[in-house]
Amino acid sequence: MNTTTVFPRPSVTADIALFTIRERALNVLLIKRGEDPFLGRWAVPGGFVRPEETLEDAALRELAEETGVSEVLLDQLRVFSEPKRDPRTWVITVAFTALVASDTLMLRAGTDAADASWFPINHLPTPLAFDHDAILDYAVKSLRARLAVDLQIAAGLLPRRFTLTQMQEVCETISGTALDKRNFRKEVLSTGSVVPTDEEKRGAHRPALLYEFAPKRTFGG
Amino acid sequence: MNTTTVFPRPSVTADIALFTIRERALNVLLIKRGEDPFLGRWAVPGGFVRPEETLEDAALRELAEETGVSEVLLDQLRVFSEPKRDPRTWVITVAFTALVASDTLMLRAGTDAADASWFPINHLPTPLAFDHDAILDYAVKSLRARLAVDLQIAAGLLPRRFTLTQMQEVCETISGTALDKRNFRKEVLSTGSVVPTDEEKRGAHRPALLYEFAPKRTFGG
DNA sequence: TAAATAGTGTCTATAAGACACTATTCT
DNA sequence: AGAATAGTGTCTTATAGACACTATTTA
Repeated sequence: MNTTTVFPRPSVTADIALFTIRERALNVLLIKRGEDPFLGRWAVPGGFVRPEETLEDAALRELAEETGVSEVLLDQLRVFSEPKRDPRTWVITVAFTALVASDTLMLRAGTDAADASWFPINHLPTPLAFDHDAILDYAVKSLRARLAVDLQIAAGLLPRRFTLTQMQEVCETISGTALDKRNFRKEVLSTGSVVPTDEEKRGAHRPALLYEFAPKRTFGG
Repeated sequence: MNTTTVFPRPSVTADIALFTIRERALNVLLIKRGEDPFLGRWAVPGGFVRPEETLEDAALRELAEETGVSEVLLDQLRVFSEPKRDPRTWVITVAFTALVASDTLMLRAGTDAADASWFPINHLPTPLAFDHDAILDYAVKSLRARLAVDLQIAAGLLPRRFTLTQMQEVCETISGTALDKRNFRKEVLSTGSVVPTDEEKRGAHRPALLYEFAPKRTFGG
């Protein structure tokens, strides 16, 4: 490594694929660009990282600024660094996925975004700005792969307390397959990571017990 | 997003945790720093990304420059972006893991590295430069986790053709557990991703059939 | 013929998957 | 009483793990 000064520096952004479940479909939040390049096209929220913060900080800050969403579960996906991914200049982006429960969302278009809206991932307003089609494609595959390994991923898409039927619907929506009710419950409860509460959800039918996730452990960080 | 120009830009590096198996232990390649900061400390190879390349390109180029190694299997780990991780200035790094077969390596200290050497991961010359202790810790955990899911990860640490005993030793070394020979062979061969060749390895004992990996598929990229 | 490593099968225990009815509440 | 959703167990099949001996080559 030589000294820093002789090397050109890229701009670095954090981009966030924010997912939720709406009407039994996996949805992603997009923002209509209010400026060039790609004026008028839809893009995932994101923005430039600042010298005093990490990229995770930047992702959370941009999400809050552009969408008003703050209670999210963030995961770093990977870096997208094709030199020409931004037509103007050299911009490297670090992509994140973020999950929110459908009932905790309150959208708010930020000052630098013309509009913000949810789109089912099967009905995206393609082509998106920059390489965001590729970012979303990667994000969805990654989300499915992680859910297949660990049902606890669904935690991010559920309210703090939820019924097992709600959790099953989330898992079915993401994986795109129907699950057996008894086997699903057996599996979820056997791990001990989902525990019953003393609360129930009532409706015009038999009340359902509410469950919540036991504190979580992940590797690394 | 506002225009690019008003935002300060970080330097961006690619750092590579290059692993191999030596004497039945997982080893990582380190380079002794020939300049400040951390002059004289050991660090993983890496360097600044250039405007005309991706970070994967940069990782491969730096590996080749600093170590002479070129036939590697690269995986993006994650970004390390603590603002103070480099004491001089703002440097974000994208960490990679890379795997090489122990017989394909030919080390060569680069012009900007005083020395290059393999270290067993249990005997690292800590503290390493920058946050490289944390990077290696993360890299090792990630490698173990990926191997537990997919034995094919071992491909990167084996020569093109190998005996099943060699492959078993690699898996045992990384996971740190002893494996049953018959069960291991049953599992490896059942997937169809490891196939026999018509070649064998001879010694002062019964010859062993050589195997190779069938072409690989990964998600995303 | 001894030393060294390769190669091979069965049995058991556990996990995963298919499958259908009863229970409770509200209107 | 009917509509709506919650909740519950068994059997079968597939997978994973424990376990020990024979085979082939070279020196």
